[in-house]
Amino acid sequence: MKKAPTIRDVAAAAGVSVSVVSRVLNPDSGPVAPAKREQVLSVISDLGYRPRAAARELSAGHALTVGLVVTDLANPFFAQLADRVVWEARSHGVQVVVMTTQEDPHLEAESLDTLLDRSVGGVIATPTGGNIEKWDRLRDLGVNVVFVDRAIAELGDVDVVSIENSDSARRATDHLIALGHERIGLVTGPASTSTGRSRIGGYRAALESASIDIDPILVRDVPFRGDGGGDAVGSLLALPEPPTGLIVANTAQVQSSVRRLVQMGVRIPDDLSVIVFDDNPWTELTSPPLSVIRQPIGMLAVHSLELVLGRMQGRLPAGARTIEVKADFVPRSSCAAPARSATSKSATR
Amino acid sequence: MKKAPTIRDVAAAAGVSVSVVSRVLNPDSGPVAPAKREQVLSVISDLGYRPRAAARELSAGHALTVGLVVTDLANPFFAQLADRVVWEARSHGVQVVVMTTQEDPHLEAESLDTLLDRSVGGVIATPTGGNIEKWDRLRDLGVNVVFVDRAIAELGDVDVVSIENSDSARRATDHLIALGHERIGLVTGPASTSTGRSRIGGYRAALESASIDIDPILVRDVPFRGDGGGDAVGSLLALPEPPTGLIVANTAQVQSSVRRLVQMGVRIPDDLSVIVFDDNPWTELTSPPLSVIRQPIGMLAVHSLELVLGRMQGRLPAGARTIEVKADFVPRSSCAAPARSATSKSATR
DNA sequence: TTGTACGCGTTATCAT
DNA sequence: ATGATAACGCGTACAA
Repeated sequence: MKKAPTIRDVAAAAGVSVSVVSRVLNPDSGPVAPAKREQVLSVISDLGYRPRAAARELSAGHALTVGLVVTDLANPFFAQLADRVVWEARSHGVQVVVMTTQEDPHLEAESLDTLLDRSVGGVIATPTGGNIEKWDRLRDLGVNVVFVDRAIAELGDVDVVSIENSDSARRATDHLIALGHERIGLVTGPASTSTGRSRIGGYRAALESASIDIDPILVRDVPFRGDGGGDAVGSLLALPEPPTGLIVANTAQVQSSVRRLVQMGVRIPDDLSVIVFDDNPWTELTSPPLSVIRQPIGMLAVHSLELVLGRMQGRLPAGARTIEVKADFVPRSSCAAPARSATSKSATR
Repeated sequence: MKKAPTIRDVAAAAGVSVSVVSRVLNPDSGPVAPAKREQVLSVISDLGYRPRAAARELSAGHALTVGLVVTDLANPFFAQLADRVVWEARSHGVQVVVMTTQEDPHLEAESLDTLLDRSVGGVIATPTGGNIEKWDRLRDLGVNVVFVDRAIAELGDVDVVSIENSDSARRATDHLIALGHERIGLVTGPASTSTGRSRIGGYRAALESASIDIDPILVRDVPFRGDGGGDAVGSLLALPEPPTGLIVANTAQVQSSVRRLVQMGVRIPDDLSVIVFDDNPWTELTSPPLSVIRQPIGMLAVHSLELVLGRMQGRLPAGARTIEVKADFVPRSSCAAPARSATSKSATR
């Protein structure tokens, strides 16, 4: 087991001082005679020398690393987000340390501490909603924070990247309304999150525009973890007046919701029209293929990283930025006009 | 923007020397008077002091970090693997730096260099197959390497964790044979990988045991990236004598394969019996639900991390270890006896 | 039991 | 244009 060469080894082998080697490595830090530069470079590649990140960080005070804090990577949404963040980051020469919270503020707090220890230059996170003061402290210590997918109301002046939640939910609802649905179920994330609230808002706005009464019992905000989606779907369909249309707007609950529909033998779209918020390609492999609101995860990742890196390099004006990217509605075969018998009000017609 | 307190600040505030603080932090490194210990701890929590990882690493020579090198996180197999690795690692106080290779040896090489710079204590990787000398150098520099899911023949003396590839493929094949299938298509990973070879081996072994002739044209080894799966399926079904059963044993190709089947309107299991190697829950949401070989990804992750950490702490005997975990066969509704008209040999019966 | 002083590898400052 | 040297923050022999 050899020992990796240090900058001193290079300097010695090249017959120069460490300063010269350092300047060769960081061109902007000072001049080097072309001759020596070549010589040093040659020795570097000869010895296979590489600067140790730890030493750099110690000296610089911060690392060329960003933390990515998400619920868990088993959720395709976060998996794809992570994939793009890692990929995008690499092209900028920065590494990504991934941490998962399971939506538990306590684990989140731990993660933040750890990232602080590592002096990461920035953090991209889907916050649980807790740890307000911790997030503040992090920012106060010079760590650039970007929230993705969700925001925290109590925390102002933070960059946020998300999809147009309200608009997306509204478009999905509009689509069902246009088909003639009046009782539309909504399964979404906790109302304690900005995302959940916005989507409920979009849903209500669509119904109001169509002068359809809003029945609160049709709106179910379920936790991100667990399979509350399936249960919500079950209880919605067990209603005296069940919905004829369903929107699953919590990506973490799509699988359990669809599974429940399959188990119950619900015929789609005959018994129920369905639209889900999508991050997974399999939505077109079911029968029928599901109409989806497609989230542009790549865009979320790119913008998030753009913001963190921009801040890290100080090439961004002060003041929080909020970026909302548009989500596409992809119509497939899971939506149709409601069965007349199910539409109570027009049953007499 | 404040500055984080250092060990010196703590020492000063507590009226002791830095070494006392250090010993409080690392209990095994020396004795501390109970009184002072309490005092120091109180100051630490007061100031919110946390040791800087960079300084530790620099001094220790290696970081409490492991690198995870996989193809990409968009593949549910790797996403779940990463999820478990990150989770498992956290409980041991180690962080995970994720890097993706897109199956490109060049990108892999870059990743290894980067991980080397970071002095990671270990690397868990699904190797592309190239960079033999680079892997060797890494190990030579004291980085503990564990290959997961695949091995590299040219690289001996490396820990490997994988599923029982040969056995799994054999069981899937046996299942179809038992149903009466004689022409069974196999879509698997590149024959240049240990995984691909083993699965082909299991497939052949099953056929040989049943005295069924092996038709090489039924075996398609396709790259991990891209959607070669769909094309392979298309060409298999376009054969003069198409298979009546199909095994998709390359998880990266399952989606494109199934998509193609759906597009072609193939009736499962009437026209074709299908078994896929599974990492995604949606395989039971298709119609019919697919019979799968379920890979115990959690076990792969746990064992991999166990090995790396064990080596890092030097509490593992020398000598490479190979761990194979059993995969379950989960029968669902995508397999049936072949249609008699399709079975050429018994058509006369 | 406690404190001092040095090393870890790099960058930045300041002479030369 | 180059070189010596002092940080950066922590661990740790070694001395007291």
